[in-house]
Amino acid sequence: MLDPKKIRENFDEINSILNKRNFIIDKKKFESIDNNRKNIIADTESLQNKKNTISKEIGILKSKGEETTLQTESVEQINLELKEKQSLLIKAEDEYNDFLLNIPNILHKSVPHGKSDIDNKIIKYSNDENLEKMTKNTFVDHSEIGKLLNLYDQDIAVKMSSSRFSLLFGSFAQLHRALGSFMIDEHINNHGYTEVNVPLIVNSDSLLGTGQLPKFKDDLFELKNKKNFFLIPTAEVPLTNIFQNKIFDEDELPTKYTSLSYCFRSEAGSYGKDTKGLIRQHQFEKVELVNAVMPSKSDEALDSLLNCAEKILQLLDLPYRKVLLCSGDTGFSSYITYDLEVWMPSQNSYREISSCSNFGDFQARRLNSKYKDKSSKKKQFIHTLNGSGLAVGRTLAAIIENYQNKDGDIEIPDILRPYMNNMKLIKRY
RNA sequence: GGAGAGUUGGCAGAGUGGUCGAAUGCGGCGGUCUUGAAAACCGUUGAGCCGAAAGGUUCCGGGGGUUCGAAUCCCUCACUCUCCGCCA
Repeated sequence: MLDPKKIRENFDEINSILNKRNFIIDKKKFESIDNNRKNIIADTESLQNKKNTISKEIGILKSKGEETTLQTESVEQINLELKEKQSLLIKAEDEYNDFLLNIPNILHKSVPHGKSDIDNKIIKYSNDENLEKMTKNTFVDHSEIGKLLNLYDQDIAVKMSSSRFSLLFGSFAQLHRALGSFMIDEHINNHGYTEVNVPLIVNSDSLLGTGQLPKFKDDLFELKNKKNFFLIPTAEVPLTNIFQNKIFDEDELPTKYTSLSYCFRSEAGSYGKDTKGLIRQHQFEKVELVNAVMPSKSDEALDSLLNCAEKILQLLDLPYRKVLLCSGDTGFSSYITYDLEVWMPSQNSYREISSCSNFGDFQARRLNSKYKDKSSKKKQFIHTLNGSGLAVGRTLAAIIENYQNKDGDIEIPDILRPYMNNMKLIKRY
């Protein structure tokens, strides 16, 4: 949520930033909603003031044993008016909140202007040499290799569940599990993260706090039997909600959490895309990194977060590139987002494997997460960040494809061997 | 699943219909004293919203009700604790 005060005071500036992401605040509508709310608050409060004053008077009169009929009647009259005003106020507040909750975040000044992913700015490539070497091989899609090796199956999953689910068997399942452990270990051992095991079901308030609701309900799985329950689309939601309604001391910041969790996404609107393999599943595992930081530190925190995610790709020696998302491709809640994209030989393209964002105070405002400033002693909103470090299913796919040798065997990356009983190869036969 | 007890400010803990945003203690902050610190003493110390300010208003787990007036009474939901049962 943006600061309503800032919208009032710097309307044109904010609106022109939002225009870059193809969003326009209707100025007249905002002003009317804003003023309407203020007026009704003023009216309601003055009625309440009258009511309180007279009620106190009644208390005093009664203690003296004096007559109070006149006062009682006048409060009764006020109560009638008040009731009317209060129902108007509820409506006005709802309208106000709804309006604000549907405005996306402003953008960092370095976010490039653009409509869609084609306008994203490529920051760097990991190593072109490696890519060249890899592309000489004959590549088979990871799901094809998997089927060939009897380690991957989509057909059974469709029968027991639906499309966009799959099963991993044997070494694939083990490698998948190894990847999750390896990533988490890297973050907790070398980057100062605290591991958290989180609920996979959250309520709507949490999703409102991180920004998935109210706008993106269709992307979520909502539980039918119990009201107000949703499967998490990412561990960002539970991890960031650790900070809800919290006031940090300065020395508690930064707080850095990581979690290996399942994620559930409905993938509404992606029909026909990535129907094969592990790229786009309803259920997948992801290692998530979340930071709560002082506002002045969020730019550097994003760099450090990105480095943590990149480090995983480097340790796995996977070819990747780093991309700065353009205004039109940057997510609703994000202030600035970098994606890491891994090379997928079968698709002859780079695919997103991590997305790292600085949210500024956008989420903190929704979550009511503050810190107490030591010098000014004031409570201010913190900044929140998150990133994938990495998406486990996609990493598995990338390894299967990039580490396939000419015989069709899959080499296990050195760093994962300790997690795989020192297995070196997943053999074709 | 059954029976009972709770939920009050950073924490502990009073308050059972009127001047209570809330006693008291601890903690925090500021000061006196001290070479410095501790102790002692004095003062101060919740948050949101409206307002330029003065000030007003709301908040005692959430929601609703009774009343001129609710932290206090009633209903309801959530959570916590104790006992019993069941269970990974």
